Parts: sequence; C-alpha cells; structure tokens
Amino acid sequence: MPGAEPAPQEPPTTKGRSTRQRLLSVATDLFAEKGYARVRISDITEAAGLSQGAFYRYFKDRRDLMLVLLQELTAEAFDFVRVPRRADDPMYSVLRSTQLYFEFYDRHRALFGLLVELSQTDPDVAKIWAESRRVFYSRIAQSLRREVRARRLRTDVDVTVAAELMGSMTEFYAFQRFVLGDGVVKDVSLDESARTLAEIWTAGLVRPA
Amino acid sequence: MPGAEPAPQEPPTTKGRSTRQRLLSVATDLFAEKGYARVRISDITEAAGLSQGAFYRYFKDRRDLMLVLLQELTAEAFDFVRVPRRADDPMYSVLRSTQLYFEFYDRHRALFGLLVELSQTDPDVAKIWAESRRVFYSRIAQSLRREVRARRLRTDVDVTVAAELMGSMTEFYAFQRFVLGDGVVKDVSLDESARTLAEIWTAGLVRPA
Amino acid sequence: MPGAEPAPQEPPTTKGRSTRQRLLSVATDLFAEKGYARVRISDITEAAGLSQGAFYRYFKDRRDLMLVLLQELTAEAFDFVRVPRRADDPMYSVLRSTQLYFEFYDRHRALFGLLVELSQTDPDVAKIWAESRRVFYSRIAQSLRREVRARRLRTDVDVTVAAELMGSMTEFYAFQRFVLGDGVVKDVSLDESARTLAEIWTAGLVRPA
Amino acid sequence: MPGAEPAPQEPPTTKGRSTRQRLLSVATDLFAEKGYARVRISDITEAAGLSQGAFYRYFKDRRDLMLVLLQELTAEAFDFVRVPRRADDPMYSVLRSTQLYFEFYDRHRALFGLLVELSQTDPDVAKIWAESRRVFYSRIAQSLRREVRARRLRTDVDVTVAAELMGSMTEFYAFQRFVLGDGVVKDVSLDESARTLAEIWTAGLVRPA
DNA sequence: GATGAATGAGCATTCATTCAT
DNA sequence: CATGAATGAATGCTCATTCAT
Repeated sequence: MPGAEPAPQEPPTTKGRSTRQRLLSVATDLFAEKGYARVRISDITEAAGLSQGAFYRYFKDRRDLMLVLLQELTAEAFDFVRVPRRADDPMYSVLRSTQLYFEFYDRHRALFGLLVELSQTDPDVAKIWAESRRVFYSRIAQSLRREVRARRLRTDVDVTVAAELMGSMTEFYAFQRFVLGDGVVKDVSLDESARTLAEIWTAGLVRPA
Repeated sequence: MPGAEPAPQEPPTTKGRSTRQRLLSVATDLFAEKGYARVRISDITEAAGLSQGAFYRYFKDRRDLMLVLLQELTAEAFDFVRVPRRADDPMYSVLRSTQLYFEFYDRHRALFGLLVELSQTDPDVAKIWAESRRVFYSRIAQSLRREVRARRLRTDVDVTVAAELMGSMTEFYAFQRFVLGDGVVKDVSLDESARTLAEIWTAGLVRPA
Repeated sequence: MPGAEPAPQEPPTTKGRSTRQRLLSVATDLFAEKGYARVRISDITEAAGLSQGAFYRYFKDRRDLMLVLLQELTAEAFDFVRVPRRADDPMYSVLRSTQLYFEFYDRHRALFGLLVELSQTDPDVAKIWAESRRVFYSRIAQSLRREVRARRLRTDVDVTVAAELMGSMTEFYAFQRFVLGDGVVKDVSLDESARTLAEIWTAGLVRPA
Repeated sequence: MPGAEPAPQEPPTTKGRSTRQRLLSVATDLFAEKGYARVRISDITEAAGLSQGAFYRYFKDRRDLMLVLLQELTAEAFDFVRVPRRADDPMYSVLRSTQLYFEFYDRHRALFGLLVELSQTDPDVAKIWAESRRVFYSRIAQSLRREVRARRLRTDVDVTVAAELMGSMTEFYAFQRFVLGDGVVKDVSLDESARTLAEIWTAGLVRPA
C-alpha cells in the first residue's frame, strides 16, 4: 500500500483533463510511428511538452496508458455495422458496412496496430482484441442470419463460421492496407477492393434463384 | 589478427552446430510462449543450458537469431499450394491446399507470430512477411487464373484482388487459431472451417452454369 | 519583499493552528506505524485529508516536523522522576518512578521510536536524545546520592555509573515493550517487570544491615 | 518469473567470492558511517571499485545485502556467554562475559547499529534482532538458573525477568557507548563500567548469607 | 488556506554486450 | 567451446518541492 492512489481516471480540473488528453494523443502518434516497444515514457512526455514525472500523475505506466487507448477504441467500435439493407440490393449493406469499417480502421490505424503488435505479449490486450473481434463477428453473423431468414442466403453453410471468415478477411485486409501500408500486390483502390469483396461474398452466399 | 568474424553462419564443429541449433530451437519455443518482446537473451541461454556469453558465439544479437529463423521459414514456404486439381471437383484443390496451409501454419506458429508482432517495427521483418504474402497470393492468383482460363470461374472479378482477399482470410484465420489460440467464437473443428471456407469460395467464384 | 518566512511556528488563524496540529498528530501515528523512513510527505497529508502542497505552509520538510515533535517531547519530559520517597520503604520511590516512566514512554512510544531510529543518522536527534538521557540519568543519580547520604545505599559503587546502568536498563526495557512490541521472552505483566526491576536494584544497592 | 535467479549465495569462482565479500565489507563500513538510509547502491559499488550493475550479480537489492550481513551476525553471536564460573567468585563469570560481550559488540558495532535503526521499519530485521535478544537472554537465564540451583542466588526473583533486565541493560549500555559514541555522562572506562555492572548484579542477586 | 499541476533531481534496476580465464 | 564476471548505457519510477489558481 504505497500511498497515493494509482491514477484517477478523470482529473478534476480542466487543465488536468487537457494534459491527460494530450498524453493520450501524442502517445497514439508515437505508437503509430515507432511501435509500442520503441516508445519511451520520456518520448511521450517530451512530445507533450511535459516533464517525465508528470506522466505518472495520469497513468501508472506506459502499459496503463496503452490499455486506456485500447479500451476507448473498443468502447466506440463497430456500431457502423448496422446498416439498413435494401430489399432489392442485398449487396448494398455488405458493401456499405465494409466501407465504413475501412474508414474506421483507417482512422484508428495506430490503435489497431497496437492490438496486433501486443496481443501475443500481453494477455489483457489479447482479451481486448478477442472481445472486439467477437463483437464484430457476431454483428456480421446477425446480419447473415437475417438474410437467411429472408431466404436470400444459402442455408447449407454454417453462419457462424462464415461470419468469422468474412470478418477475418475484412480485418486482415484492412490491417495490411492501413497498418502495414501495402498496396497490396498491385495498387488497387480501396473502393474497388471493397466492391470485389462484397461481390464475392454476396455472389457466394446469395442463394441462386 | 584481421578480426574474428562476429558470428559464423555454420560453426565448424559438430558440437558447435548442435549448440547453435539448440539456441534456435529454444528461442522459437520462448517466442511462441511469451512473444518476442518479452524474451531476453538470458532466457534463451538459460533454457539452452548455456551461459549468457555463449550466445554471442553464434548470433550477433537477438534480432539476428530471429531473422535467421524467419529466413528459414521463408525458404521452405508455400510449395504446398501446388495441389493437382481434379477436373471434376474444382473445390478439391482449394480445400486441400487450405488444409495443407493450416498444417504448415500450425507447425510454424511461433514464427508466423514473430512476423505479425514485428512487422510494424522492423522493416526487414516487414519485408520478409510481405514477400511471403506476395508469394502466397500470387500462387493463389495463378490457380485462379488457370480456373478462369478453364472457364470454371467468374470473369467479372479482379483475380488479383480476389487472391489477396482469399489469402488474407486464410492467413488471418490461421493466425487467430494457431497463434492467438482462439476457438474462434464457438469451437469449430479446423476441418469444418476449411471446408466452409472452400465452399464459400468455390460457390462464390465458380461461374453459375 | 523581504522574503516570506518559510514556516511560522504558530499560524495566526484558528483553522491554521488546527491543521498544523492535525499534521503533527497523524504524522506521529504514521511514524509509530511504519517508522520514520517509510513515511512520505504524501502519506501524512493524505492521512490528514490535505493536498501535498498544504504541508509546506506549516513545515519546511519532513525533518522539520519531526524535530518539532521531538522538541515537544523533551520539553515535557521527566518531571515524574521526582517522587516523594518514604523513609520506611526505600523501594517505593524506585518502583513508583519506574512505573511512571513506563507510562510516559508508552504514551509517547512513537516519539521514542524516532529517537532510536534516527539518532545514528541525524546529529540533532542524537543531541536531543542524549540530552534527554542526560536529564533522566542525572535525576536518577540525584536520587541515589540522596540515599547514599541517608546511608541507605552502598558507598562502594560509582553513583554516576550506577545511574546510567539503571537508566539504560529501564529505557531499553521500555523500548522493547512499547516500541518493538515484544513480550519479551515470556509474557510478563508490566507491573511485575517494574517490581522485579525495583527489587533487584534496591536489593543490590541497599547496604546490607 | 523474470528469468535469472535472484542471486546465488556462493559464487562459483574465487574471484566472485572475493567480490561478493568486498561488497559486504565496504557496505558495512558505509552503513556504519552514514547509516543505512543514506547509503546508495552506487556508494557501495563505487567504494568497492565496481560498476553499479555488478551489485546485482550478488544481491537482489540493498536490503538483501543488509539481511545477509545481519544473518551472519546472528549466526556467530553469543557463544561467548558461556564462561566457566569459579566456585569461589560468582562475580567472575558475570564480569567476564560482560567484557566479552562488549568486545563483540564493539567489533560489530556497525551491524548492531543497523538492527536498531531498521527494526521499526523492517519486520525481518525486527525478527532477527528479537531472535538474537532471545538467544542472549536465555543464555543469561540459563546461567542464573545454575546459580539458583547452586543456592548462590535469591530465589524470590523471577529469573526470566531478571535475565531480560540484565540483558537489556548490557545491550543498551553497549549501544550507547559503541554506536552512539557517548561517554556516557562522564567518561568512565569501559572496564570500570563492566565492573560496576557486575558488582551490582551480583550484590543484588547473590543470596545474603 | 488549500488545491491540483508540474518539476526535476535522485536512484534503482535491467540487460545486452565484452572479456579474461 | 564455454563460463562467470564485469560493464555501462538505458530507462523507469519516486517523491520532495514549487507554483499558479
């Protein structure tokens, strides 16, 4: 019981809150730039224009800050999957939500990068990522089930597995493009990729008339 | 004394070669267990029953050892994609090579884990992984093209993109299962997954009669 | 601006005085509980329900506070040794003042603990303790001399040394019981100890008839 | 389980053992000079002519080294109390063992100082000191009981308490002289003190004829 | 009088790496 | 070939202290 409590989630003053936010923000940038392993506390505080000691008013350590970032990501995530479908165009909602997903991934590429870098090393990160995928996949599965009920999809395929595969593909493709920065093989526009992706999925899943 | 070279690729004596091999082997296990970032040189030498200093007779540093491992992986990789197809059953070769891929991935899960953990941080690793994916994807693309020529596949889809998506899905699914150790959502046998995967792809890509 | 004095002995307002007193009081408790070395300023202010900064309105630093406490102790100390003796019972006054000493020590155990912990390190504390012992011992020596004059004590023993030994024994015994919290070997009531102590001393010092 | 085991008790090579010994030795001196709290690891290694890092090959931290010192002290301690008594001179053995005790205390004054400084702060040190006192006191009690059986001592006094008091006095007197460096009040030779001490004890405890 | 923010020196500790034996 | 000792740079973390509000 070494005294002063670890680090309050929300500083009482405006200045405090803004400083904490600044630390989170510059840390995100640094993680994106050099990867988690190569960012020192002093890098973060320096970039935030603070002394080293200031860090510890807001976070227990570097890992603590990182977990905060990832939890914020998870909290926000994946509402976009709910896209109104069009009765006439079953492909539309798949395409649209894929696009939205790519946008979201792009905007938070730094944090998705962290999930991937650290999941093998840090069990808590692994848990966060697993949970985020679980949510993602079950949203997809839900959509698929709706389509199955509407008799627009094949029924001879395990919906859960299909959702996982679809999600895997989407996420990993995003990871390659936005985090690793690949083209991937030849430069294909993101929209084109999303379209091909949607096309394959729908063509493969939609029950032949 | 023209300067003893730092770390010979192949030690002259039998004992030396075996020691080097032991280091590579225990390091692989440790990387699999804790991830690259958390494995110290001393962990490796301790697990190998050696003193710390011994490490440097065989490798320049931890990264050197790791790159050796990854290069060995790349050298061996992806011949299995060449599976003879059966004229009557276009799904067969997809299914078979997916299974072979999963087996290969499982056997080398530790090294695939390294690729993922380090690609954002280490350009050389990124290059190795990119190359490995490039090979993998173009093998798939090649197969697809063959099928297109044989008029068994849709022609309205970009084969390159399709191959990337197919590869992404397969690789990431393997990563989740073998490296992260997920079920994923519910426990599905690997074979079942491979089958669903193949099914979707073929159903989606095969031109409707 | 001739420089605001660092820490006024007596704050002007009632609130100020009470806050200062609270700091002294909780600090005493904390010192008793964990020893001086393990108590941080933040521990003290936290226990007092104040912010860290508030401390410096009242004390220069932790050592300053501690010296205030010890000086208060010294100011109060050792009047109790003056116990009216009874002509018929020379043991009575020894016993009585030993009991009173134990009570006093018990009440201020935290501060006596400070004296012991810090005397080797802090010359000022050493001085305070030395002075306190000097007073204690000379009070005892004075008593002894009175008894010698009254021909109730052996005259072949150096009174000064005897007083020191007697004092040493009493103080250290108290230290063990009240600060270290020992039994000591078997659990003996404090009164019994005081009685044995007095008995030995008188029996040893009183001139055989 | 962070790898390399904490610190081997006995280094395998002569050089290692001598280095470890040097660290223990200079640390003892530094503790004596400045007190435990003020000695940094770097002080110790510097005095030993080593780099900071070398320290951790032999000890987990400063506290670990200190406990080793105190355990060595305890292991060695208090055999000297066994002094052959002389039938004709009951005072002799008391005097002699007191002298031996003083010599021992003087030689290890630095470590006895540690016991006193740290007992209130560190439970393990408290335990070591308590144990050392227990041994010391029970040796004295044993002696006293022998004398009681030989009918040379008063029987109306609790031997255990008497032993504790006698030990307390002796130890604390030594502490004042050798650690605090007091005279105490006036400068009295150590031998004279020991003599007075023995005299009082014997005169007080020996049964009047 | 009191607070929360910020500072910065101080220090322990880790760990890759070198080297004599 | 292997070991144990030693190095020293890197870095995290603590905590007394100052200060604007």
